[in-house]
Amino acid sequence: MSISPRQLEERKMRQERILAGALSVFKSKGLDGATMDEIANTSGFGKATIYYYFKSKEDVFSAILVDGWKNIWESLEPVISEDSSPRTTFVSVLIKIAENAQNRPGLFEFLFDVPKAIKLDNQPWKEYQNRLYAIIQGLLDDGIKQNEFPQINPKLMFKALGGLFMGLVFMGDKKDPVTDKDIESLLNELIRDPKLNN
Amino acid sequence: MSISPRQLEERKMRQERILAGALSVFKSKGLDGATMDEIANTSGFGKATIYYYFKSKEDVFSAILVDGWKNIWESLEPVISEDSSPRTTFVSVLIKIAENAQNRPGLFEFLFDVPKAIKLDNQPWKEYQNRLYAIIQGLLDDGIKQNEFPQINPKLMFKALGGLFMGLVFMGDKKDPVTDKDIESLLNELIRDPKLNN
DNA sequence: TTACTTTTCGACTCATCATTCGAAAATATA
DNA sequence: TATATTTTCGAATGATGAGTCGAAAAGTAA
Repeated sequence: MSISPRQLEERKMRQERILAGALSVFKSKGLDGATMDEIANTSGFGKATIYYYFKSKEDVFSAILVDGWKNIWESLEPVISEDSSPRTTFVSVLIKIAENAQNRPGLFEFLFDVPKAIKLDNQPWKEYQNRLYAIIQGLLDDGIKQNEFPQINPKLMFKALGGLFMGLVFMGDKKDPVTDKDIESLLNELIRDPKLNN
Repeated sequence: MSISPRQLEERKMRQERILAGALSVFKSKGLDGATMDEIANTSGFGKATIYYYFKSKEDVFSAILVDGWKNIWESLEPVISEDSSPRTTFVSVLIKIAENAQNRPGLFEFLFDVPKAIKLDNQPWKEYQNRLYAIIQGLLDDGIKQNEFPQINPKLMFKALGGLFMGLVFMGDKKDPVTDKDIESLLNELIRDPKLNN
């Protein structure tokens, strides 16, 4: 007999506890500023115990991001494989991401914002990130071709909508979360569908 | 006799040389990743010499940002005090910033992008940054009130335009710089002036 | 209870810098 | 030229913090 299912589960819970503590430390201090001692204290373990569960500080950092992106991606897949017009799918994707972000606000801000400044050899989460960006860019490309969006350089459109979307999602206070309708109406207000002329 | 004007000027040039070297190091390694040794080598001085001109690594970092923002601000002031409609002034401000960015691309990307992740006690450049953001936000507020922009939450508009603008400016390759017309036409295409109905 | 595995941890090691020192070179001044 | 000031720098200093060690506690199984 080696390891019972319960043991495995407990182990995973401890890992998650560590990651939660680490997230809060990373968010306030950054990757370099965070110390393993502080992560250990915050998550309620001794320093050496952290190393029992993770190989290195960077490993902890990585795990947070990979975990987070994996979740996003799983919730996104059904929406993407839906077979609708680019603009419709686009809106659904944004709404789905916003939902995710609402569930774990601290995490998602981190996911999208923080890792820009980071210099690591392995950035396994980048793969998810790039895949998502590629999808969105593709939807914009197609949407513009099909005249569902204004005729603008798609890459620019991407940047603009990126800023807009981040603003929308991370601005929504906890009390006043962003609704599906918010996203849809904002997008329709700001980025007109040329085929409708209201 | 203490210090001749030429001496002062040379001193300033040496400081600038250091800042230029430091910028390139900070850009590739970040504030924490950069070492004084590397900054010294890159800028062609001995390490101790850097300390002759600057109090600390953070001081070097700060100086880069304060310098940069001071320049932006000086070039911006005349445009802002111009007395035109919010939308017009808004466009002029963006154009002026884009011009600045074109002159020293490396610097401006740093100015707008990097310091988000930084944790320093004194962030004197923040004052400039906030002043600029306040101006822009004010222009948007007024523009929306005067119905020169779509009726959208001004803070959201700010975020969206922020993303758009960054994309525009920092995307423009050196070969194919962004022109005034680019900015103006893009803005007019994407963000309609409700008073014109084309 | 006893033997075995998993988990926990504080103290230690070791490398990496930021910063300082003190002396020398270069330059200015008389 | 002789003296004073400014500039330069490599070598020490000291702090910090990532990662390791070895032992003990806690849990499991018989």
